[in-house]
This record gives sequence, structure tokens and C-alpha cells, in this order.
Amino acid sequence: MAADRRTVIMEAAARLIARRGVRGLRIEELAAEAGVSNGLIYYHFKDRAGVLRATLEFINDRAERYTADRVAAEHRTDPRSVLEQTLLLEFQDTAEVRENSTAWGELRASAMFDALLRTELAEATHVWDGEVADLITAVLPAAPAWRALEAAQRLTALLEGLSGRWLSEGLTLDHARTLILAAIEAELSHLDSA
Amino acid sequence: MAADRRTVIMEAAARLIARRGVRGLRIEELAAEAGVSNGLIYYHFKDRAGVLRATLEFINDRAERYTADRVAAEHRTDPRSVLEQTLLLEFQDTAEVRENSTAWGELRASAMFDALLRTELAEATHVWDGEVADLITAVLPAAPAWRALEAAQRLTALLEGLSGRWLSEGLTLDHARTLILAAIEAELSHLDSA
DNA sequence: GTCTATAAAGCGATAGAC
DNA sequence: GTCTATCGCTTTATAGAC
Repeated sequence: MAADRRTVIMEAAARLIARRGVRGLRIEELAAEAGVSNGLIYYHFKDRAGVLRATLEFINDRAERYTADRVAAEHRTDPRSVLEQTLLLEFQDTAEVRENSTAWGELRASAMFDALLRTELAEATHVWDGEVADLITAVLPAAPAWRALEAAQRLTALLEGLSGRWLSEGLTLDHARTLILAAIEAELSHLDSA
Repeated sequence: MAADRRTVIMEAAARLIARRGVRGLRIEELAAEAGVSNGLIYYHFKDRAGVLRATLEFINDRAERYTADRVAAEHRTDPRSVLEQTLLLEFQDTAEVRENSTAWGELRASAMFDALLRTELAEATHVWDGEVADLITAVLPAAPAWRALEAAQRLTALLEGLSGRWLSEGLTLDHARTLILAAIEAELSHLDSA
């Protein structure tokens, strides 16, 4: 687990992206943050785009890992709790979650002006929506699949909206958590009564 | 109403921000788009940050104007329709709405890395949430004010999330509209039964 | 107020030594 | 693999003429 230079650089990049954004990332600053030379970054990643690609992948893997861990840890509890915990996972004040959420927001913002990112982003969103839809179906097996999917889309889109507010204007984590829990309640009861 | 150069520049900036993002805005490109010289921009706006500040304010005013107009035009119909129409306003494929939504998304993204923008953004968000809360109260006068406000916060945050998806990955306008209408239905019925 | 020309800075990328 | 030094393009910003 002794972090090689390549990993050190990606970790530093993740921190800097959270602090300055994807488009604010400077190679020289990254070198300083990682404690390596300017040239080494080009040696390992070829160019700036390579740094970004590797780092976003790195961040994504990390996010999948903590999500999977947490959901696995919760698997004994009831489906409703699993759904709630999964969505609440994105609202924690840890460096890792902050970095992940920021990077995700940056990815979305960048995709508005970069056609290449769009496909990849749409794919990831689609997978995420499907996972949440499955969790909803576990809570309410009687609900039609398309309804569960639409509810999932609303919840994940809401989550992104709340995440943006959390990171940009200090909507408190507590309030964000309250709002997402209430939304789950509203969606489930509406789904149940349909 | 003959647009002075200053306004022409801000309009051009709005178009360019929608196309390239806040952080992709180049002074030289802006000059070309506006049909003026490089130097004139500095004469009117002092520096790049000044251009951004003025343009974001300009866009915000424009958005408030069209929202106000539309809501006023709808004032004869029932409160529920006014609420729906107000939120659906943000999902139209017109240059103005696209520019506004893109700029708003950019503003949020930028605010994550720029403390100066945060206050202004929080203020605008707060006003917008309050307006939506008022519309909800008009539909369900019996609902406690704090519940109406929280429902409004969820709806506006959802709207931002959906808007981001619309602009970044081609979530269709139709689907976005369907989802926001269903969310209104879920929130109102949940609020009504509480 | 508006333009042209240019200085100054920032930043990505490469070369070459060790 | 890693560092130092530097090149060259891009972009912001200013000076000065009209």
C-alpha cells in the first residue's frame, strides 16, 4: 500500500480539483501539491488531459468502493434503510465525499461544453439511476418498474441539486439530509398510493 | 432601447458563456462576438472579473423579468397551474432559457471555488425558494409555512439537478417536464396528507 | 468612446542531465 | 524515474493615437 508517485499525484489532483475545479487545475500547482517536479507529471500522464482522465477514473473507483462497502454493511437492515443510507452517503463532510461530489459536479459542468464527456456521463448516470430504482423496487415490489425508475431519476437529480447547493453556498449537511429524507418519504408514499 | 455597447457586450457574453462556459470565456473572442475591439471591453468593465460580474447580474435580471411576466400572465388561472408553469418555464428550448440555465449552472459551479460569488448566489437562491414557497402556499393555504418552504427547496433543487442533466446529457425536455410535474404532484399530495 | 499595438503574465509542454 | 531549465503559445491587460 506504499503509495507510488503516480498515486500520490492522483490523490493530490483530487484534492486540488475539489479546491479549484477541473478547469482551475494547473500542472505547476499540482506538482507542488504532490511534492514532485513539473516534468514527472508529464512523464506519468503524458499531458494535462491524461492527468484529468486518470484522476476522474481514480475518483470514480474510490466512490464505487465506498458505496459498495456501505451498502454491503447495510444489507441486513430493511430495504427502506438501505435506500436512505445510500442516498445519504453523498452528504458527509469527509474529504473523500467532498472530493467526489465536487468532481462529479465539475464533470457535469464540463460536459455542457464538451461533447466527449457527455456519453460517459450519461452512462454513469444511467447506471446510478438503475441502482436506485432497484432499491425502490425492494421497498415497494408492487410498484411498476417505470414508476420506480422515474422516482429514482427524481431522487438522484434532487441529490445532485442539493449537492451543488451544499458545496456552493453552505446549505448545511443536516438540512440537505433532512430534505432528501423527506423527498424519499414523499416519493414512496406517492408511489404506494398510486 | 437602442442597445449601447455595454449591453451589446453583455449580450454577447451571455451567448458565449452558454457556449463555452464561464471559465472558457476569452476576452478576444468576446470582442469578436460583440463586434467591438479588445480594448473597449476593458474600458467598460475594468477587467475579466468585471465582465463576469456584470454579465451574471444582467442574466439574472433578464430571468427575473421573464419569470415575472409569465407569472403575471397566468394570474387568472388556478394556483396549481401557476406553480407548474413557473417551474416548467426553465425547461424550454429557447436561446434565452438555455443561456440563463447554463449561466446559472456555471455560476453554481464557479461558486464552489470562488467565495465572492457565494453570497450573491445564496441570496438569489433564497429569493427563488421563497417565491416558490408562496406559490405552494397559494395551492395549499393550510400547510405550515416551514413545510411549504422545504417542499419549495426540494422542487427548486430538483429543478437545478434536472436542468444540469438536460444541458449535459440530453435528457429530453419532455422527460424533464414529466419528472418535474410528477414531483410537484408527489410533494403536494404528501403535503396535503400531512 | 473606440481602436491598434504591444507589454506582461500564465501555463502547457519538451529537452537533457543525472 | 526524477529533476531543472526553458521554449513558445495563449490570454490578460495597458498605452497611446484618433
